[in-house]
Amino acid sequence: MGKTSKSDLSTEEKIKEAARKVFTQKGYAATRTRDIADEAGINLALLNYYFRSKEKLFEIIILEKMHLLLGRIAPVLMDEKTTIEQKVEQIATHYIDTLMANPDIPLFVLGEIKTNPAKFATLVNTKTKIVDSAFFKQLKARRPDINPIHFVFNILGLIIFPFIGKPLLQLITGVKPAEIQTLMNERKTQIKIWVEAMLNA
Amino acid sequence: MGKTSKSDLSTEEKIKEAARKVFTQKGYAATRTRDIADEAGINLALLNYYFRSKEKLFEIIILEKMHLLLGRIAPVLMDEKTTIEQKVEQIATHYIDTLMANPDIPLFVLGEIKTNPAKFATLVNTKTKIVDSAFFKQLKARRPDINPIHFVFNILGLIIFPFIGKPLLQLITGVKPAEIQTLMNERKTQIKIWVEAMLNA
DNA sequence: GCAATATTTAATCAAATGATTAAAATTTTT
DNA sequence: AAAAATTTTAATCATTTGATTAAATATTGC
Repeated sequence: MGKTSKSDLSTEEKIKEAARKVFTQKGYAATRTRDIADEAGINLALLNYYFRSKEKLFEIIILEKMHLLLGRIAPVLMDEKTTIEQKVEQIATHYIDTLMANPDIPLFVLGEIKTNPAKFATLVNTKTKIVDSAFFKQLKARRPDINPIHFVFNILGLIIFPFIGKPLLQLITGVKPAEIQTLMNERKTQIKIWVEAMLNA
Repeated sequence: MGKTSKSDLSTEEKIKEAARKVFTQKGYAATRTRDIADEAGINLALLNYYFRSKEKLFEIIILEKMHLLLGRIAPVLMDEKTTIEQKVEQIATHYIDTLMANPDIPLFVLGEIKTNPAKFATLVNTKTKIVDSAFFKQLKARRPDINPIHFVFNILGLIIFPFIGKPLLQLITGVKPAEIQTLMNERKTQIKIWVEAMLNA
C-alpha cells in the first residue's frame, strides 16, 4: 500500500509532508493542490486518490497543527501540584521550543480558526474546560482583583506574539534572524520572571 | 466624476469601503473581486474600471491599514520629552481603541506582510529607524542588561495578541464578546502597570 | 511466472475567477 | 434640447484550479 522501502517516505507521507509545508506557509486559500503535488514530487491525481480532496487533506494538517499548538497546554494547566510559576515556565519553554521549530504555526492556526470558528468548536469543546482548571483557581486566589483571562492573554502574548510579529519587527528594526533566535531563547527564562512581576504588580 | 450627491458615498468610495471589509475579513487570496462588487452594490466590470485590477485595489487598502497600524507609533517613540511609562500608556490606549474599532487589522496586516515582506520593505524603510529612537535609548538606559527588542515584543504582544487570539480564547474559555470588550478596556490602564513591573523585574 | 491487486500517470472536465469589450444609460456641457 | 462626456452594465474571454477518468506501470500473492 505505497509503503516506504528504505531511505524515503511512503507516498502518502510525502504528500502530507508537502501539505504541511505549503498549507502552513501560504494558508488554505492561497494553496494550490498542484503546489503540494509538485512539492511532494508526485502527480496531482495521486493527491486526490489518497486524500479525496484539498479540503480533506487540509483538515488532517490543520488538526495536526492545532494539536501541536494546544495539545500540551491542558495537562499543564490542570495539574494541581505545580505552582503558577512552574506552569508558566513549563509552558514557555515548551512552546518556544516548539514554535522555533514550527514558526509558521501560530499565524496559520489562528488565521484558519478566524476563517471558520465553527469547524474547531467541536474539537476544542470535548476537552475539559480550561476555565475550571487548577491554573485558573490559582490565578483567582493570587489576584482576586484581576480577571484570570488577562493573564492567559499576557502569557500567550509574550510567548506567541514574537513569532507572529517577527516579519514586522524585522522590517521596522532591521533585526537579523540569528539575533531573533537568541532573543527567543532568552525569552524561555525571561517570560517566567516577567509574568511573576505582572502577578505582583 | 461619480461624486457623491447627498446621503451616499461616491461609487469609488463605495468600492473601497467594500474592499476594506472583504479584504480585511478574508485576506487577499480568499477574496473574490465579485464579493467586493456585490458588497459595494455595483457590477464587477466597474471595479476594474476604477481600480484596474484586484492587486491595485488591494495595495490601496493594505497600505491604508498598515498606516493605521503603524502610523502613530513612530512619533511617540521618537519623543525625547516623554518617559517610557508615558509612551507605553499613549501607545496602549491609542492602539486598543483603534483595534477595538478595527479588530481584523492585526491578523490581516501581519498575514500579508508575511506573504510578501519585500513589498513592505520600501514603505517602512523610508521612516527613521526605530532602533535609534528615544524609546530605545531610554530602554537601554533603564535595563542595560536586556535587549530593548524584548520590551517591544512584550508591549506589542500585550496590546495586539488579544485581538489575534480572541477566536481561540473564545473557543477554549467560552468567554463572551461583551466580556472581551470589558477586558480590552481594562487593558488600556493595566498594560502600563504590567510593563512597568516587567521593567523593574 | 502469472494473475490479481495496488500504484502512478497523462489527458481532460467543469466550475470559478480576474479581466475585457462594446453597447446602453446617465449626467454634464453648451 | 442636442451633443459630448461620463458612468454603468451584460455578455464574454482566457486562465486557473479542484477533481475525475481510463489507461499504463509496478507490486504482490500464489
